[in-house]
Amino acid sequence: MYALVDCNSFFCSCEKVFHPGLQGKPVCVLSSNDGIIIALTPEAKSVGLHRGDPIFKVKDIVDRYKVTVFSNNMYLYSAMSKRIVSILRQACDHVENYSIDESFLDLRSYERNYDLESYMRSISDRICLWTDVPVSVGVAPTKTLAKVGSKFAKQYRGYRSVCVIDTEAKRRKALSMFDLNDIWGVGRRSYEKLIALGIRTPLEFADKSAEWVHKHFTKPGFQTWCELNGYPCISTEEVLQRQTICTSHCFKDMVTTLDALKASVTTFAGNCANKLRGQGSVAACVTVFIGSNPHRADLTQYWNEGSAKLLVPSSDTIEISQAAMKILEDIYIPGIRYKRSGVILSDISSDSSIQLDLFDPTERDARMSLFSTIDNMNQKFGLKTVRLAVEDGEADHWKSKSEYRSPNYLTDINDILTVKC
DNA sequence: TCTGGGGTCCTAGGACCC
DNA sequence: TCTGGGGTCCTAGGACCC
Repeated sequence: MYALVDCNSFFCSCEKVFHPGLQGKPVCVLSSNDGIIIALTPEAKSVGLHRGDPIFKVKDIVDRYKVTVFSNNMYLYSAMSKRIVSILRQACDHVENYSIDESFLDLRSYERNYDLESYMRSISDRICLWTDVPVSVGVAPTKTLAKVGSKFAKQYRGYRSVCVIDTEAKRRKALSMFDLNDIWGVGRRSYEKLIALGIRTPLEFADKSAEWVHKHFTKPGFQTWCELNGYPCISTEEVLQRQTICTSHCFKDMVTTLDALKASVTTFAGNCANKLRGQGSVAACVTVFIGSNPHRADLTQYWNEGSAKLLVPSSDTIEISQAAMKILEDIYIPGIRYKRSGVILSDISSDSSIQLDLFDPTERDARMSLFSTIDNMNQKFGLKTVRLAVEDGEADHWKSKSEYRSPNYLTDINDILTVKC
């Protein structure tokens, strides 16, 4: 059996931990640049807000129902996520940290000696007590069915946050009641296809023959079909190294100068290099992209990207930034009002087995120790305490908007909560 | 005026090899 | 008239996820 532990309205729950007055009130969290709603509580849904709504279009609802709005604060959410995962790791040997708010537990070695429902409920209670974040748990023979279970656990209070699908009758009942387009692995296209083929519920899909599934779908569709029938085919593995690392975002204002774009691209390159060093990797390919605002039909549109291979795979902020600057100069054209830029690192491998170059002029060991010192200082004294000067080369207007950001209560020494009693 | 930011896997088709 | 048969690797784009 597998369990899926899913945090309820995770980003909103994190904000509510530090704003206890918001219990039972409508709350939503915005995307970067305060653009659209990316997370919302059931109370916010009930007044007519949806995930994906541009905030400026629903301003009247937000005002009328006094919805509390937060800019997103990923440092805070990551720190909360780490705490929850560490509780799970204490309780289970095999935890796959699937996303910031979801983890799969492989319960195979617990089936014999534990009542899984009460065991998972005790874990869920502990997470709630220790972190104040409510979770929903699904337990089932496959990951796809465990996801179904967790949705039921979230939807119906009667489950007391744990829904177990462990019999054929429960599986059939759950699949007959579940929304087809909420099934993990069924996106918009497959949903439309299934509807066109006359399928209306997950159960009707699961009851089709293997031949029928092979005729209409390829590997991913077949896997979902197997999983719905209780045959696990998505294994539990911890992903240790990301294959691509990307940092990008929209600008608060439109940007026209090369200098401002340089400041943004260097910052993003540095950010990517940090993530890269954080997972003990190096990258061999740097990609930079820039673009105008596609929502402004009245302005000249432009989008371009360029890539460069590094002579030696690296996680060096300076080297990656320099490569990014060259690419940027190639793809930049004047006269465009830019709205976004980004940096992607790919061709990623472990930093323990780098193929060196005989004629490489860089002193790699010295640079590695420089950056490990910088990383330590930034960790101790705050992010960006030591940074490249070019990052400051321009005013702020390339940065993104975040007017409603809460403090970094858990990661910044200056933002630690003061309790008066 | 204002519309996110990350990721993964799979497939088909092209280019190339003998 | 008839024009092989077997591979690999890479890439772009699609579909999906949170």
